[in-house]
Amino acid sequence: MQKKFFFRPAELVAPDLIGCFLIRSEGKEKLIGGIIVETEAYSQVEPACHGFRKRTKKNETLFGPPGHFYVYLTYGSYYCVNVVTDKTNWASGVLLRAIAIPGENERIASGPGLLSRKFGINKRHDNLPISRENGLWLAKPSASESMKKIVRTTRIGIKEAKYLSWRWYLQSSRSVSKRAKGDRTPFKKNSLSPLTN
DNA sequence: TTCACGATTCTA
DNA sequence: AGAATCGTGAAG
Repeated sequence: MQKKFFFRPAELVAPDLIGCFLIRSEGKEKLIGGIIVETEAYSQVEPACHGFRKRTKKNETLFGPPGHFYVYLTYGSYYCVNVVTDKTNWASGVLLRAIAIPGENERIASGPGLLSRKFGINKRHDNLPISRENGLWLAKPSASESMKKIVRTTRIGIKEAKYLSWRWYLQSSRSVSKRAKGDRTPFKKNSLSPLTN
């Protein structure tokens, strides 16, 4: 994934991340990877963004250079992972909300907290550059994967700026955390994710 | 020092 | 629909 990819507004990067791979390798230990099927964009122009009010120690990473991970703890129990975007000194990022892992239960990483848990992401990854050397990185989607239909809808779990349609997901994937109103694609329980979504 | 609050998940 | 859970920041 080229550096330039992240130097764009979050709402442009977010849909482009759908279909990309997130890959984690723990030293020479086992490799885990999957297809990103759901993302949300956040930018300091709107009140739902962590960087909307002021720059603090907690949200500092979001203001930092694009191409890094921004990880925070939510509700005391779960980590959420973002990709920092746009430009330095400008808070914006893309929240990774769901990933389909081929061969695994299709709901195992379906939600930002579950995703981070499955990939072993925690505070140690906060402010870490996105690179293979750091054991957590992104790779471009296959040509066929990038052809799939993407749904654009409103973000969830927030109180502010509900009017923005800054959530995107892969329509055909059953690993999406929550579907838009009117999207009747069924969820199956206890079935495995396919090689492609 | 105290208090209220989540970019969530699980259970009923 | 409601609870669990805890780091952070604002208030006192």
